[in-house]
Amino acid sequence: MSARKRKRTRLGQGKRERYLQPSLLMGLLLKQSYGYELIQSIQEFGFVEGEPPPGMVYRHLRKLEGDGLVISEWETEGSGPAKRIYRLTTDGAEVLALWVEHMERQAQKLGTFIERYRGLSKKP
Amino acid sequence: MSARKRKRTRLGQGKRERYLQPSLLMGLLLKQSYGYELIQSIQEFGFVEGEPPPGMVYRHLRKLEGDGLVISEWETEGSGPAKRIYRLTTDGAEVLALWVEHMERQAQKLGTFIERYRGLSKKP
DNA sequence: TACATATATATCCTTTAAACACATAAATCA
DNA sequence: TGATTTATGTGTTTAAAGGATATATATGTA
Repeated sequence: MSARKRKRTRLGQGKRERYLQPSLLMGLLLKQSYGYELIQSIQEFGFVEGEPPPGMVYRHLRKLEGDGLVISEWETEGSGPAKRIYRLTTDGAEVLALWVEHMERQAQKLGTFIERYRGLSKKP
Repeated sequence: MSARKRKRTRLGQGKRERYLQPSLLMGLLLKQSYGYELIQSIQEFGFVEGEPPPGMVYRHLRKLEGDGLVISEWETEGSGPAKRIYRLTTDGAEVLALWVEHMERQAQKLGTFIERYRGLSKKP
C-alpha cells in the first residue's frame, strides 16, 4: 500500500474540520439567506468539497439560532416551498469575528509548521 | 450572555483541530523518540495547548504503527522504566509530506477566508 | 527500609460532531 | 396525474477527542 493510496484513508477519512459554522456565519454576513441556498453559496469559501450534506447545514443553522447567533423567519411569498430566512445577529457577527481571529492564529501555526518542515529538507 | 463569553462554549469547546498526527510524525522526523518525550516535545509545534492527554498520544502512536507509518522497539537500557522507542518509516515520511501539502492548502483557504472578511469591513 | 515521586505505557468510558440515510411537503413541469 | 425541483428537517451510526484510571519500574528522600 503506497503512501499516496493511504492518503485517502488517513488524511481524507473521518471527520475533518470543515469550518462549516464560520462559513455559514460569513454567508449570512454577506446577505440574509436560507439553508438550501447556503448549501450552494458556502462552497465558495473553499472549506467544503462539493455540496455539504443538507442535514448538517440545517442542523447547524438550528443550533446557531438556539445560541442566538442568527434569527429566522418563514418566507412564504415567492416561488417554491416556504423558506426559512436567516439573518445574522450582532452576537453572531461578534462570534464570526472571533472565528476569524482563531483562523488567523491557526494559519500562523500552519505556516510555522510548514516552514519548519521545509527547512529540514534543505539542510539534511 | 456576551459573544466574548460564548466564545468558550462555541470555539473553545469540543474537538478542535489539533494536528496531533502530523505533530507526532514531525517529532519523529526530527529524531526517534517515545511517547512520554513526545508529549513534551510536540508542544513546540503549537497545535496543542499545554500537554496533550497522554492517552491520546499513546493511542495515536499505536495506530500509526498499525498503519506502518512508524515502527517501535523496547528500550530497556538507560534510566527509568522501559521506553517504547518509535522511528519514522519511509511510508511515515511520505504521509507527513502529504500532511504538509494538506496544511498548505488549508492555510491558503484560511487566508482567503480572512481576506474576504477583512475586505468587507473596509467598504460597508 | 519504607514511602513518595517521577517516569513510562496503556486501556476504558464518555462526549462531541461529522457522515449517512431517510422522511416530509409544497410548488412546478411534463 | 405523476415525476422533478425546491426546501426543511430527524434519526442513526461512526470516528475521534476528552477524561479518568490502571499499572509498573526506577529514583529520591525521610
